[in-house]
Amino acid sequence: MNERLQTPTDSKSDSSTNNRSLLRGIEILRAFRAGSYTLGNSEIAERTGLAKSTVSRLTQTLVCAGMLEIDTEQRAYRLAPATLSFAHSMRTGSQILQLVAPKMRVLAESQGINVGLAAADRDEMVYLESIRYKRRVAFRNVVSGQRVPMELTSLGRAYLSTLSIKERKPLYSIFSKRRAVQWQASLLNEIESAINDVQTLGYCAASWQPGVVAVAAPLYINGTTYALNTSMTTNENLTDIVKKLVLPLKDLVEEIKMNTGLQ
Amino acid sequence: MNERLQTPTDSKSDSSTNNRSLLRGIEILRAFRAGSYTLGNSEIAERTGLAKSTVSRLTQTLVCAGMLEIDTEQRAYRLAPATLSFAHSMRTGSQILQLVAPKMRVLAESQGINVGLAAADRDEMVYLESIRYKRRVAFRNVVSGQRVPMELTSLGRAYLSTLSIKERKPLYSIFSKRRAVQWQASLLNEIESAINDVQTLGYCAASWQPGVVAVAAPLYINGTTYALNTSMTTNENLTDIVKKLVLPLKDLVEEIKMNTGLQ
DNA sequence: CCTCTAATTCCACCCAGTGGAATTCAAGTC
DNA sequence: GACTTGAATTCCACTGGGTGGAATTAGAGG
Repeated sequence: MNERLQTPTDSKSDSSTNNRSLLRGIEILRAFRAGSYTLGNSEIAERTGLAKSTVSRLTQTLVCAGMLEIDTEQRAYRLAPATLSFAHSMRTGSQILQLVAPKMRVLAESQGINVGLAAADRDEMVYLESIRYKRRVAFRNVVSGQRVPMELTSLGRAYLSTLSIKERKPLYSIFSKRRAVQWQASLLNEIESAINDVQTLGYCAASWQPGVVAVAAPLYINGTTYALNTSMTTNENLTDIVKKLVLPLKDLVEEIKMNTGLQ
Repeated sequence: MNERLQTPTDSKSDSSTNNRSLLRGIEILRAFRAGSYTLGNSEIAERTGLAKSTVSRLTQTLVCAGMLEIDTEQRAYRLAPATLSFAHSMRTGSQILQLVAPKMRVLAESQGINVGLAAADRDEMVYLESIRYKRRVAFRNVVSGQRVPMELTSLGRAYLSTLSIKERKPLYSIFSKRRAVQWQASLLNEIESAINDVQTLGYCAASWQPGVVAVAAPLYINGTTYALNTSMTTNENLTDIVKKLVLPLKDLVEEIKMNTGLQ
C-alpha cells in the first residue's frame, strides 16, 4: 500500500487510475489561494487551463456540494464555510497536533521564541500550527493553514532533506522555473547545503523574510514527514541567533520522538 | 444568477447538471467529520452508500489531489494539510470576517461575554469565528470551523428565520428524522417560536448545552446570510441572562449594518 | 500455514462528461 | 433606449472515462 502513497508532485501526472473530473474540481478549489479570495469562471479557466464550459459546470457542482458559494456583488465564487469545518476536524483529530502543540506552546513561552509545525503540500509547506511568542491576542493572525515556499524556508528545506534524489527532482524543476534568476546563482546551492546541514547537524537555518531567522528539522511520524521550526525576529548576526534556536528545536524533536515510540 | 445559488439541501437532489464524480468525491471528504478522523475505504463506502470499487478509486484520486493522505499505521485515510490552507485563505480573505471579527473581540472584552459568527452548511451551522471571553490562551480550543446543530441552537434558528417556508421544509424533514422523539413533542414548536421571536424582536434565545445561554440574530451581507450570537456560561435564570446578552448583540448587528452600507 | 477481511484491479457496458459554438445575460457607454 | 462588450451558461454530437459486480491480491491474526 505504501507505494501507492503519492509524493506531492506526481499529482497531475498519474492520469491513469484517477478520476479526471474530481481532480479538476479540486484543482479549481486550489485556485482560491491567498490573494485570490474571489474568482470568476473565466479567471478560473485561465488559471487551471480548463475549457470555460467545463469550469462553469464544475463550479456549479462545487456550489451544490457546498464547497463554493456565490458572491453576488462581485459576480464571482468564493470558498464556502464547509472548507472551514474540514480544517477544524483535521486539526482537532490530528494525533500529531494533539501531541505536539502543547509542547510547542511550552517551548515558545519558556524560550521566548516562535515555534512552528508544518507539512508539505505539493511544492509548498503548510503550517499546521505556529506559536508566536509574545503577540497580543488581538494582533495574532491565524497562521494555521498558511503556505510558505518550500524552496526558501528552513521548514521546506528540512522537508526536502528527507526525500530521495528521485523525489526531489520534480520539485527542483518547479523551483527553477519559479525562481529562474536566483536558481542558478545561489538557490540550488543554498538548498543542497541546507540538506547537507540537516543530514549532518540535524537542522538547517534560513532567513527568507528580512529580520526573521529560523531553524528547522524534519520529523517522521506515522509514515508522514513533518517539519518543526523555531524562529525569532531580530537584527543580530545570523550565526549568533541560530545558537539560541537550535537547542530548543533539538530538545523538542527528541521529546516528541520519545512520545511516539521513536520511529 | 441568483436563482442558481443553491440552498443547503438541494445539494444531492439536483443531479441534472452536476458532475457525479465530483459530488461523490466531495461527499467522501465530508465523511471525515468530527469523531471520524481516520476512515478506511469500507467505512467510507458504508457512510456514503457508494460501491466499494468506486470509493477505492476516488480516494486514490483524492490522495493524488492532496486532499487526503494515508495513515500507514491505521491503514486508513485522513484529511491532508491542504484542507487547512483552504480554511486559511477563506478566513484571511473573507471581507465579513475582516470587518466583524475586531468588533466581536471588542464586544466580548467589554461585556465579558462570548461572541460568535456562523454560517449555514446544509443542515448544520459552521462557526466562522467565536471569541470566548476570558479563556486562557493555552486552553482556548479552536472553534473556527466547528459545527453545531441548526435545529437546536439560537444561531441555527436565527438562520432558519431568514428562509422562506419552502426553503425550510426540506430542512425540517431532516430534523424530524434526526430527532424523531423531540420533534413532535417540543422541537418544532421551539423552532417556530424562535423564528417568530426573530421576526418580532430581532433575536431568539436558546440553551442547548447545559449551563450555556445564547441569543442570536441573522445578518444578511453580500447575498449571504450569517448569524451572530452572544452567549455566556451561567446557572442563573434564563430570562435574566438574556437581557445581558440581547443589547450587545443588537448593537453589534447595527454597527455592522452601518459599515456595510445597510442591505 | 491457513483464514478472514479489506482493498484493489479487471472487465464489459454505456452513459456521463467533454469542448467548441451558439446563446443568453449583465453592465456600461454613447 | 439601443448598442457594445465581456462573461457565463447552455446546447449538441461525439466518445472515452467512469461504473459496479466479480475476481484477485494484500495484510493481519490465530
